[in-house]
This record gives sequence, structure tokens and C-alpha cells, in this order.
Amino acid sequence: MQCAECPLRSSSICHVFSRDDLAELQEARLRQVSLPAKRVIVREGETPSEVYRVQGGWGVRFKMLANGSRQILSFVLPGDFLTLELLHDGPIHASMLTLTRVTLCAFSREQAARDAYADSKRVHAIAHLWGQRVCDLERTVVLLGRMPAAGRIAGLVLDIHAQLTRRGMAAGNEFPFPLRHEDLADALGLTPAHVSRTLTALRQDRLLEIRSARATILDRDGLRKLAT
Amino acid sequence: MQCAECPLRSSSICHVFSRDDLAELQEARLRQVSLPAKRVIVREGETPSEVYRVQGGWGVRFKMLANGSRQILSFVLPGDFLTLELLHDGPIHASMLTLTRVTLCAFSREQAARDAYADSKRVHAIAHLWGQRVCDLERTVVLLGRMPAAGRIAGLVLDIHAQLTRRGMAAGNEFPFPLRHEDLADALGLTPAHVSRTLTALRQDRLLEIRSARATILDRDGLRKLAT
DNA sequence: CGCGGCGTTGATTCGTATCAACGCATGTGG
DNA sequence: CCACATGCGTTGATACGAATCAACGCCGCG
Repeated sequence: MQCAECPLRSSSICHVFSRDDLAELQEARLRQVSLPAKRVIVREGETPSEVYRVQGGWGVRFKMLANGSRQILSFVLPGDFLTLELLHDGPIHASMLTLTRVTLCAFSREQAARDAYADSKRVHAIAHLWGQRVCDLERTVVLLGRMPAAGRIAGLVLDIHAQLTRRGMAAGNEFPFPLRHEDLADALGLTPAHVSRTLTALRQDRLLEIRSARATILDRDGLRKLAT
Repeated sequence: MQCAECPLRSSSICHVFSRDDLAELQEARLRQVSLPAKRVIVREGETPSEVYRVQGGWGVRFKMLANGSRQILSFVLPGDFLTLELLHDGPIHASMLTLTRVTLCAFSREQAARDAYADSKRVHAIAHLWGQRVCDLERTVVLLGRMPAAGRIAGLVLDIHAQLTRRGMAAGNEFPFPLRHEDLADALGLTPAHVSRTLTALRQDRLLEIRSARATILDRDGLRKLAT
């Protein structure tokens, strides 16, 4: 797909990097990559030479612990930029994995890092992305530190729904949701078994329904109350 | 105290903002403020007109929940900058409270926001600060999501010790630690009672000792193992 | 058709919360 | 200088939420 027709351009970093010059953006794009599900994109500590704008599909950023368990730090959605830390030298903080087939638009890390601070509009856009990332993480800390299982799930689902809505990928209260119970568990500090029980309860209370890789919010106010 | 003699200058944002011109830094500093313990510095959502470099004392960034419980997002230590989000318009993400008497060096938010992006060295330094903040939060998410009480305490104490050491405020394995059990509990998703039990266990295992506002790491390897 | 991955459900265990009582230090006013 | 109040840490008994372990069912797929 050409950048000119990309529906995600306006809601992603591409917008800032090429408001005036679409041809320049198109030319900077090295390639589009398509990865199957369950493929490692990068590993913690690496410094790949490309950065990406996610074009489609879902992924996950996570850390492995010594005891073999996995903590998911965030989900990667279409429109996301991978990754901010590569714009100023740092190796990446966390490993990444695709959950579904994922399409990426690749750019040169080096060039992006140079261009990123070329004008103040871009600098502010990047600072804004950092701010969002921090905000998301802080919400996650609150969920993990102070909320019971149902509240954690409600909070996560509402966050994802808000993201997808902003990027035009949710039709009202229904939206794609390819996460398995195990993914939810690893993101929320729970076990798959308990996620199953909690989702069953949420469904019976007519708050939230997750079926065949789609989620439907049945009672937004109810969920918001749970996620306080 | 004059900026020229400030022992924290080299390990804080002041270094980047005035490597060449100490007089300029000194002049930019609006005032030094001293706040007693348990005083609110700012509340979530506000946009104060000053930013600060913490000169001394400890504080806390936190969010209150509807049910009255508190989640601490991070501790504020001498040398910290308050706050990054004020450098590009955002209102602050979380309320802040002093834990001890705190001394702050105040600067104009407006001027700092203008100067922040004036040269690429500063831009990179700020991006680096964002990166650290994200890194800290990600470690917190791992602690809260996947570790038992002893591991959480170990992880937090080691992080704080590393920070203080970097800033020259820890003498080997002993360092100031003015946190009450309730503060630890609110940061780590535990209750004060359970923090007490866990600290007792850590003391009996000769791993960590916390007494009269000071902490001593008795067995660093043991703690690191607990914190995985 | 059989197999593997995933979700569900039940029985049990475990970690932490909750609630309450108590001790100790510190501060304060009589 | 003592009597008392306050705040914080400690300890114990009990409750509860979630983990663990295991069995089973469903479904998609080779």
C-alpha cells in the first residue's frame, strides 16, 4: 500500500514526519514486512537498524523472568511506532512478539533518529509519544497494584477499545480482540484459569463479551466502574 | 546554596541545561523552596507555572482510587526533575506529596519548556530522562505483576539504592530510607501488615535491615535473587 | 480420524488481606 | 515529671481471592 492511501497515517507518527512531503515519506520507507503470528520481532537488549510503524496486526512487548514466567508490558496495535528508545541510541527495553500476522512499515533507524529532532514539531510529537507511553504504564501499575481481577480486565479492555477507536478500528462497542486468555493473564498478573472464570462472570453480568477474537462492550459504565 | 557548589548539579538535569554557563543557570533559578513533610506539592491534572529540581528530601508520586486506596507510582529523590510532562504542555499525570522536608530549586516552566528544545544535547538528555522513567515503570509492572511480596520489596530497595549510589547519597550498603511501611505497601500493592511480616522475614534471613529511617543491604546477591 | 491447542470447570492450596489487639516511642499539656 | 494521646510497627486469627493441578470438552487442522 502507498503511504498516500494509508488510513493510519494521520493517526500515527507518519503524520508528523511528513505532513508536507508525502513523497519524502514514501521514499524513506525501506520496505513493508509481513510476519506470521508468534514470531519474535526483536529481543530485549538488541539495537536493530530499522524502526517500524505497525501497519496491521497485533503484537506484544514483554519481559521474561528467571522462573520462566512472562510479564507483558503492553500490546502493540496498528499505528504504533516501534520503538521510541531507538530514536536516541538506547537498546530496546523489552522483547517483542507477534500475536497475529503483523505488517510493518520499515524505516532506517539512523535516518529516523537524525530526522526526529530536525524540527520542533517532531520533537514535541515524540515527547508526546513518551508521555502517552508513561501514562499507559502508570495506568497499568494502578491496575496491577490495587485492583482485583475483574477490574484489571475491565481496565485493559477499555484502554484497548479507546486506542482502537481513536485509530478508526472499532465499530461502536465491538472490535477485534485476538488475545488469548494466556495473553491477558500475562499482562494482568493472573493465570489463564482465573481469566477464564472472570470473563465468564463478566459475561454473565452482561458487562463484556469476548468470542472468536472479537470483543463487545455490553455495559461501558459498568466496566468503567469496575476499573475505577 | 549557589548552583556552583551544588553536589547534585552534575548528576541532574542542571548539568545539561548549563554546562557552559553556570551564571545563566543560577539566574534562571527563581527561588529555592523548602516544604515540610506530608505537604502536597501538586495535584493530578494541574499545570503549575514552575518546574523543579529536587535539592533534598524524599517525596512520592501517586494516584488516588475511588475506593480511597492510594497507588504510589514512584518515589521522588534528590536530583529528580519535576516534571517532564510540564516541558511540553501536558498537565501533570499524578499528585505529589512530600514524605520528609523537601527542598526544591524552582525554574520557570515556560522558560524551561522553551529552552528544553533549544539544542540537540538538551533534547537528547530529555529523551533519556523519558527513557529512564519508562524503564523504571516497566520494572515496577514486572514486580507487581509477577513477584511475591519479598521480591517486590527487594526490587524496590535495590532500585532506590542504585539511584542513591549514582547520586552519591549512599555509603556502601547503608543509606537513608525514610519510607514507612504504609508507603512501601502503597507502592508495592501490599498492606502495611504484610510489609511488616515480610521485612521481619528478610531481617531474619539476614538479607535486609530497615531501622530508624535507614536501610542496610546485608546480602545484595540474596536480594537480587529474590527480585529475579 | 486423531491430534494439539485452547477454554472450561472443579478441588485444593497458598499468599495476602482484613481486622483487631497490643507495644513502643515520641510528643504534649497539666 | 507524670498522664495521656498519637502514630507506627508487630503479631495473631481468620477470610478471601487467586494460584495450582488436573480432568475434560471443543474445535480446527493435518
